[in-house]
Amino acid sequence: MAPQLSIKLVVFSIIDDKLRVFFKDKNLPVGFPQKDKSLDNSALSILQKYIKTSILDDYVEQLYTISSAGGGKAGIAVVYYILMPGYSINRENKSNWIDCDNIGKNMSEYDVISYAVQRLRWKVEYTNVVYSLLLDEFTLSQLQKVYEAILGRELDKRNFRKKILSLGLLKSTGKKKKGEVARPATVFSFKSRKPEFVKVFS
Amino acid sequence: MAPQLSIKLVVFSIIDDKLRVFFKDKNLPVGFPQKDKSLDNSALSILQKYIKTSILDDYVEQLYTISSAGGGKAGIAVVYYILMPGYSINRENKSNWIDCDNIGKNMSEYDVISYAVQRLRWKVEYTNVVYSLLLDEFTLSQLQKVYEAILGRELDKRNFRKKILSLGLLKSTGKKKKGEVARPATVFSFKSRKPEFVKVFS
DNA sequence: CCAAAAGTGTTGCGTATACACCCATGG
DNA sequence: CCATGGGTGTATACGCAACACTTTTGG
Repeated sequence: MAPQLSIKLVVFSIIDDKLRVFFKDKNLPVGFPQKDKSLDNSALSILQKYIKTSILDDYVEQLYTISSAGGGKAGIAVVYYILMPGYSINRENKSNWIDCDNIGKNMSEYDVISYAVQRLRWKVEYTNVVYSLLLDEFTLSQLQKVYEAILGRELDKRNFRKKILSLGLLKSTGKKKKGEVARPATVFSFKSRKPEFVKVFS
Repeated sequence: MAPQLSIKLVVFSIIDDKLRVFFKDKNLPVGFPQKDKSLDNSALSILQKYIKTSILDDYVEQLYTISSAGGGKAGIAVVYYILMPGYSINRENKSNWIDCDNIGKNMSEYDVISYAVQRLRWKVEYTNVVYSLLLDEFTLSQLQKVYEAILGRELDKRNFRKKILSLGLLKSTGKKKKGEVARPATVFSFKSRKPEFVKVFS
């Protein structure tokens, strides 16, 4: 009897300036590999079953494969983590998104999520994949808040702008974000939305 | 029909100051998960089938799981990489250990090995797991050569010693390594041989 | 005494950090 | 005119890289 192989997803997004993970009925999304698809594509189609989104620009990466020698039959799960922009999510489903800071050690899947957060932190410090948590256009303050939510600490505005702009990853769209009771902010976008290695923070 | 799940190993060691990978009959070691064992332990027992070693202090980490939609039946392989000290290896089997610099793009498993080398580089830069490539006791020059073999570049002796000693990972054994026609070197060992995060190199 | 590897300090440079005020807009 | 968030510059500290000579040993 071959062990049952499943796919499990840790889906991250930034909503209301918090790093959140998607749960469905208190569980992470789970599914099975499909014969005619690669593992990565199977993960994507499981994602689509759980979360309706208009945008298909999410970042998908394997975390690891775990043999959960749990209760009944031996099971093996390939765990993925996925990044998607918060603004592309239906507001009605917001209660499914749990703030990572509120996931206690006694919650199921605590270990998996902690590890995923750790990997995510590393990823945003050493690559440009934050783009996958933002829509095409954004202000520097929005970008800074994304970093702060992931890293779990505040950043100095001036140093942040200096650093980010010096990396040359962004381009100004020329637009200004009006409509707020404040000075309008310059709107930026990423020059490239493909993963690259870049040292962003120490 | 559930897909067949296999385990594949990329075993690294430093022999003659070169980073090398173990091959058996031009293939990487392969095996299958065992029902009564975790994946990690299955990987370890496959390792023992291929390589007889007196020491069981190797570093084992999952690389990733790949669905090789290759020729016949769909197969899924969990790939591990393993680090073991060069001096614990039988000299007779040296021809099974291929210098990583000599693995061409057309060789089978080139992609897997490249990725494993990349992960290994990261790992030695940001953790203390080099210990797994060395025996308990070693000189600073030996340690430096291990780093040089993995990183693929030469390091300045003075800067290396300053950096490594400042990290506080090592302790002097008080011994001197005599027997060479040169000034005797201080013998060091790691304070801890458990994985920790430490920024070693930039 | 010679060859071989061990051991040892200083300086310059670039990057990271800390820090406070003025600006443009909508209400 | 006031509240809100956008935008800007400088001084200091720290870590990294470059670099050459003396010491100890075995043969």
